[in-house]
Amino acid sequence: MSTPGRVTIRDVARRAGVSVATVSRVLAGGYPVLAVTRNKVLRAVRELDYVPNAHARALSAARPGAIAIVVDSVAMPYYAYIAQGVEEQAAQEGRLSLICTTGGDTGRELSIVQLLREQRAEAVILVGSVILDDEYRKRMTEYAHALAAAGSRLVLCGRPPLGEGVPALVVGYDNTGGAHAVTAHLLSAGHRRILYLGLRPGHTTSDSRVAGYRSALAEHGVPADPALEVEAEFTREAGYDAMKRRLAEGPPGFTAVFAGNDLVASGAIQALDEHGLSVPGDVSIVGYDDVPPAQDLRLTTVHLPHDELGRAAVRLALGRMASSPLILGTHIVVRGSVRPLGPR
Amino acid sequence: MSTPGRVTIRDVARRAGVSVATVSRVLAGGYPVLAVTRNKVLRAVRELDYVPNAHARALSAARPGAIAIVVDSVAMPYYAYIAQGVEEQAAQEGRLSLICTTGGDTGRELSIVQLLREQRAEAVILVGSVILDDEYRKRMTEYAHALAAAGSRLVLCGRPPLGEGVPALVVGYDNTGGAHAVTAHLLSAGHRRILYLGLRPGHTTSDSRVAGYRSALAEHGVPADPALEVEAEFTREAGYDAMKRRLAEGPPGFTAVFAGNDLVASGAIQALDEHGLSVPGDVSIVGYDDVPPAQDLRLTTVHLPHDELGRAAVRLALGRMASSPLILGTHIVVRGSVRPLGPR
DNA sequence: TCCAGGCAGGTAACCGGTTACATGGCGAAC
DNA sequence: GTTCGCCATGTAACCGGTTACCTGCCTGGA
Repeated sequence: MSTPGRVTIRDVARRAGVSVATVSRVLAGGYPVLAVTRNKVLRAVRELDYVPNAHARALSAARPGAIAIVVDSVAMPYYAYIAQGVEEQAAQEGRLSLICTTGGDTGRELSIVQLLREQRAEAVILVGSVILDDEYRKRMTEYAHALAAAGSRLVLCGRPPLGEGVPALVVGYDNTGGAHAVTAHLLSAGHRRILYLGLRPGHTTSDSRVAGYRSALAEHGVPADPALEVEAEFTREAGYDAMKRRLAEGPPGFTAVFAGNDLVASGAIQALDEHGLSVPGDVSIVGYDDVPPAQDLRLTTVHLPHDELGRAAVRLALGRMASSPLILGTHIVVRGSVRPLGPR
Repeated sequence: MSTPGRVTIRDVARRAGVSVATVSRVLAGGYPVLAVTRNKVLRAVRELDYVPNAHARALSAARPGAIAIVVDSVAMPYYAYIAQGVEEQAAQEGRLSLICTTGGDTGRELSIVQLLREQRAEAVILVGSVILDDEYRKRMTEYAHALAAAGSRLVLCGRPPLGEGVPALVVGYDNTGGAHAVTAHLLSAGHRRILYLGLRPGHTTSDSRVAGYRSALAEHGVPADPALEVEAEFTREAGYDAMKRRLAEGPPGFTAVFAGNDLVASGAIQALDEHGLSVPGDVSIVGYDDVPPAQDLRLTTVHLPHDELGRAAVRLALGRMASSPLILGTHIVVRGSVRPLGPR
């Protein structure tokens, strides 16, 4: 009690009048020990407030490591939901799971990965879209090799594969398909001037959504118009600002909006509202992700199986599934934010 | 490479032709080593893909432990925001932080606490309101002593203190004050029949909000009416269901709603909407917490400094602040969900 | 020329567990 | 009455680092 945390297995052994091996056996269980001896040990443990040291334990006996998920921020529902899936599957597999946040800071990401591999985490799951440049490729390849050297598996979620020799598993969504479907939904409601809000060149998630958007337009014979593709980060604030700026430039010139994700949609709706344009009365809008704001805003959006993604990442990491890269399907959720356009 | 994660400091020493002590010194830094020797060591490290074992390291050298925050679910914005504050402050203090989720399961909570104390976490931060019964008190007291015995600090967030001899720090919000203020806001807008949606007897957070609600009514000479206090858990679904049921029973009998938190408000608004009642046209509503749905719903609510709570918890745990229990203030955020009632 | 002192680097004890192997005691079988 | 063998328990090596202490060498001053 005077020096907390300093009670060792030897103290317990001395107090109980047995050897350290016996104490260890009593605590581990599954080993024949006389009831009398067991009780002496357990009493000593209680009296001394003994807590085994996990580091010492991990050092000698190889036990399953933890499963860690690394995300930008847990305050973004997209990440939170995936983390939840990871937690559930990890618990089911008898593993402990941890969530680590980087705040989008590469330096922090690096020190977290460093620490996780020193901890010999069983798996490290990196989530989130990124700008796919050489620097990124190089960094991920280094992570992959370093983690592999430490005996940890690396799973990338929602990120493109790294290439042949790199030891990294991959799982993601079919962004192009979802974007195609939701754009087609707007087109079949009669919309032709559809604003894409969320352009981010080089950004993998956005790029694949844009690709889906463009291919749907092309299929319906609607020419792509660069003026209808507007840049915006995937946050509420960015959606608001971008829409605000756009509306300030002059008449909208669009009847519908495809927002890069639900947060962007949420910001855009507020901007439209402040400009006196109602949804879906004046402007139809669809989002992407199907995270909480979507429900409150009655937003038609693309549902992503976040939970499933997290679970799949864990199963991949533990070798329960073979196929990587694994692409999960999505589907549209129709709520009330799209209004059919009458024939002109 | 053949047996991953099995490269030890002795392998590196052998390869570099030096002793283990030298390798350790090179890696630790801050010790005079000839440049030639250092380079030999660093080359060997690179060639062998050596990763120091964090457990072995922690075993010999006492270094700062991690700071862990334990919450029900990271998918609830309330928890996510607090976790974010913890992360930020921990990073600032040069500590790693981890988020662990229990899914509201006491068994999982227990095994997480168990693991964290074995890991010798520097601090364990438990967040969230609870049913305050003897079983809970006993469990927390046990955690507190067990963690103290392992040398970890325990911080309770948004939970009542445990009593004198129990080694636990406490930080929370002034729920009663916030509830009083927001109820007074409705009263001064002319509302007299105010439904409280979120009763949960024994539940500490709800209880203190109800207390603030009742005291505000009393101050304005409005008699408390048990029929206006409705039970609901603090989720969107519960808010929806409770309001749905209430409306099915007959005419509302209230002109305003004080929802236990923003999620409940969000559910209630949907139920009102489906019943043909608009907000704030027909019914005024206020929430609590000021988490994301509040902004989209233009909800008048009570802002909680989640970020500050997380930061305060870390500072308390690290002994940077003395005062515990620490109560953080709150303030109303007026948006558009309350309509003044004209005189009848 | 000899010795003190400083510095790079090695040796080995130690952190706190787990577990292979050794030991002693006792009952069963001969 | 031996001997065999099993069972409960003890002894000590080991996991992979850190670090106190020691050694050997080189330099500088008397």
